[in-house]
Amino acid sequence: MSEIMENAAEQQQDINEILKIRREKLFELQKSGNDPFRIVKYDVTDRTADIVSRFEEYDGKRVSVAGRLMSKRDMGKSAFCDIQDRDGKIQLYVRINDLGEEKYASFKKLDIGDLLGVTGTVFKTRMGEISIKIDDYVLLAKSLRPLPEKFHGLKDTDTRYRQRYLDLIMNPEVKKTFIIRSRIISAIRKYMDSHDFLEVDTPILNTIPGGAAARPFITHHNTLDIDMYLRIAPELYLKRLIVGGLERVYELGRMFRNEGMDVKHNPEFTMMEIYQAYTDYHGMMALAEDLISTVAQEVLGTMKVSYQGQEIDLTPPWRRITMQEAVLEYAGVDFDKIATDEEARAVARAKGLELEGNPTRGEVLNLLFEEFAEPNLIQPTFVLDYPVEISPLTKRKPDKPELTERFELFITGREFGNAYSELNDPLDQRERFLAQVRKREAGDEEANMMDEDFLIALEHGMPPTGGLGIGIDRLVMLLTDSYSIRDVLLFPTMKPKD
RNA sequence: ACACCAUUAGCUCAGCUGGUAGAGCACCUGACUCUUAAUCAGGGAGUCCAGGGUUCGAGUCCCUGAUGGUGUACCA
Repeated sequence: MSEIMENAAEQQQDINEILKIRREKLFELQKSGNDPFRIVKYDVTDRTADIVSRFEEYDGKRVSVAGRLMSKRDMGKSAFCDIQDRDGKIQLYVRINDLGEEKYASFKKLDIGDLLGVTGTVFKTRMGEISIKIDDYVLLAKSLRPLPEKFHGLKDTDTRYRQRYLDLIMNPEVKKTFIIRSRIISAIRKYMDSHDFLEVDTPILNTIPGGAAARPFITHHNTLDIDMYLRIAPELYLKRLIVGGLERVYELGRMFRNEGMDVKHNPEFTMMEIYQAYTDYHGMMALAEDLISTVAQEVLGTMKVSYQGQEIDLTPPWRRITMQEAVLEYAGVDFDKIATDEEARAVARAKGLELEGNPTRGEVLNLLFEEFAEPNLIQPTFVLDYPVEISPLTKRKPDKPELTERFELFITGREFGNAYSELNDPLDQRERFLAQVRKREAGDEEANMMDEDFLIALEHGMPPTGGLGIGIDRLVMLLTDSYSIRDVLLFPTMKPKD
């Protein structure tokens, strides 16, 4: 007996009966020279989903499929089982006459959860179930632990997130969600590539985290002996690439923000940012609605989706409204009649808002928007023209310098995208950074840091550029009708369990 | 950060005003060659999340903590 097997045998002392029995079955196989873990490959000819969906082609054909044994209905000298592979399952019909006595006896010892390769003939049972009548099988891996229950599946959210593989095995709709996630991301890349954008990778380890208002994660580089930050946004790097003449770039990747967690936020999440030279935020609006509606059509076959009981129509064109119009419509406050910060604050207090610090007119406008308008923006809506105070990287509107050429996209009352006519005036950009630095010194940990290197890049000249960021996880939530961001992340961030 | 809820067999869950822990599935043994939540007979299986307290006695009551969920707050 090998050392490994001896150690494993010793460990059996204090383990549960079911685990003990399964380990013993494995040892028996190993002793008789049938160690499943020595098998390195199996020639799969077909997938269960294809056999089931195109039965006419497969009827009577010999096939080899591989997958996990999910259930057994043993009737003595014959048995029915279900085997599950990548995107489906199929019934196996096993008879002692077809398999032979010895092989049939070993088949009966298999456990639910074992991984098998089977060969046989496709047919339909008297009850109409598409099945494979097998005449050979190979145990490809032994499962030493029982699966969750077949009927109720796995429900416990803690186990589902920590042991996602069990969730994927037991809950087909979970698997489907992650397949759709993958297809959405493929469709996005295909769209971007076909529109002449270049996919790029910029640093995740930053020395100055920038491009968004958020607290970063801090880490340390040993050799350089400096603290570094995980990126909160790729924006400032991507704009350097626009300066460098790449003209159309995008990056789709993981961002990290050291903030609260809830149904819409995970500390690491996926975002796409797009920069296109020689266009502005109107160009980004056209791109956003075309991209998202095209992806929905391609992945789901429709632009009309249902999210948590709400019908959402992604068919372009989408509604466009300025922030000021939205505040007038939903809060009943007309900012044309408000000139000063004091007036704005008084109006906000009259609407029942509690104000911290001394927000400016523009900040109050945003507060009223978030409080009264945002939750009402169920159908896709572009909200235009944000106050300059909260938009440090955005061009001002030529006719209204207190506002910027910025929009955010709202669907189901949630933010899905954020876009600007990018600020390319290096002198104005320096002033905006300085204003951020002052906020930072006043205790705002989310305010931007000064980035001299970025300013030098802008001083070399950046063309007028449109930029757009889209939250990929939220888009996947919308298109898969998922309530929580954790349901679209394979491994959501979890606290260690003691 | 705060509030509420949950945590009992591998899984899904019962367990009443405190009295020595239960079911179904899964597992083991046996029967059964078209079943499909297969069926039938028998059997084994527990750190009742952890730690304190009250009590003759705690899964149950009280306190503290852990993890998860939801909501609010904070926040892109």
